[in-house]
Amino acid sequence: MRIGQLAQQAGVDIQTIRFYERQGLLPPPNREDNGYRTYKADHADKLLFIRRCRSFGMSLEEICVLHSYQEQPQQPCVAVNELLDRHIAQVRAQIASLHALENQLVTLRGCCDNERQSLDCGILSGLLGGDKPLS
Amino acid sequence: MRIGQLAQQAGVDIQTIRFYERQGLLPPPNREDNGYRTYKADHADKLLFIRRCRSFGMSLEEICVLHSYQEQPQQPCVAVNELLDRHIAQVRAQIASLHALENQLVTLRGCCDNERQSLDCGILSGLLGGDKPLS
DNA sequence: TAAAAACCATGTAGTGGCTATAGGGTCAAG
DNA sequence: CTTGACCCTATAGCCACTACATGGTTTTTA
Repeated sequence: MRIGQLAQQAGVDIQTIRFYERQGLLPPPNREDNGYRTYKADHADKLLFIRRCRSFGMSLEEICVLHSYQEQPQQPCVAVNELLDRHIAQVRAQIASLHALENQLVTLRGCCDNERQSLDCGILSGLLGGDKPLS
Repeated sequence: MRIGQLAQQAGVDIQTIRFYERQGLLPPPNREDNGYRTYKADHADKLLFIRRCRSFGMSLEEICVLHSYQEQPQQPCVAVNELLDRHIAQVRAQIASLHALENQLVTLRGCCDNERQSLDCGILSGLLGGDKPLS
């Protein structure tokens, strides 16, 4: 299988595959005589694994770590659980800070009723001096 | 006021100030004979405005736009309101997608009880093949 | 007064996770 | 024999900074 086929199969840009290879996430495949990369099912699996992890918002580094766990099938998988727990905690922290941000933005939005001149706009003045200190 | 003072006052890195200048967010200040930048209160205000907007998660481009509204005090401020509304919508969309992600992650986390070998880890196999298609 | 520390300048590269572009080589069909 | 589809490498761009290299200037201290 050549790179274009693999890309289409996985729903990924060709460049992305080469990028993953450069980053060490995908092992370098064999080459045809003309230099074209040739992939096997193994590569497709690994690529899907990466994309699946990415869809979970994991960084390439986290994926590397997970991948290394895969390659040690005898080891206990506590580490995998911990990585995931950390990741979940991260996501929850993000949600919390976005909620706080949302509240601040809504408050700020309440400072203007849409029918003024910029000069009197409560939003712009809220952004300027801040009667109410934020964060 | 020199750049270091301004930076300390605003709680910003010196490099960041120069960066904002290069990006056109801060007007180029006067220079002393030795080439050092000298700032006035005006600059400090603008810098704080930028930081305040940034703390609201606005992009530098959005800040540029807001800034241009500031400079037209006679114009109606509907545009400011709209920009903010769009921004709030963005934040809410982010929160929603993070919530969905959280659910998926928690489900995935439930696939392993911490006491297996990597080989049998439900998380790793969930990431590999996906009995349950996601997103 | 001289050395040391603190400040300032520019320019460049790195972060993450791609995406896009430039400038080629290879291969099959019409 | 030309067109088009595919492949290759290398490089730059995105965002908002941050850090580093290298060198000049000012201020403080011994």
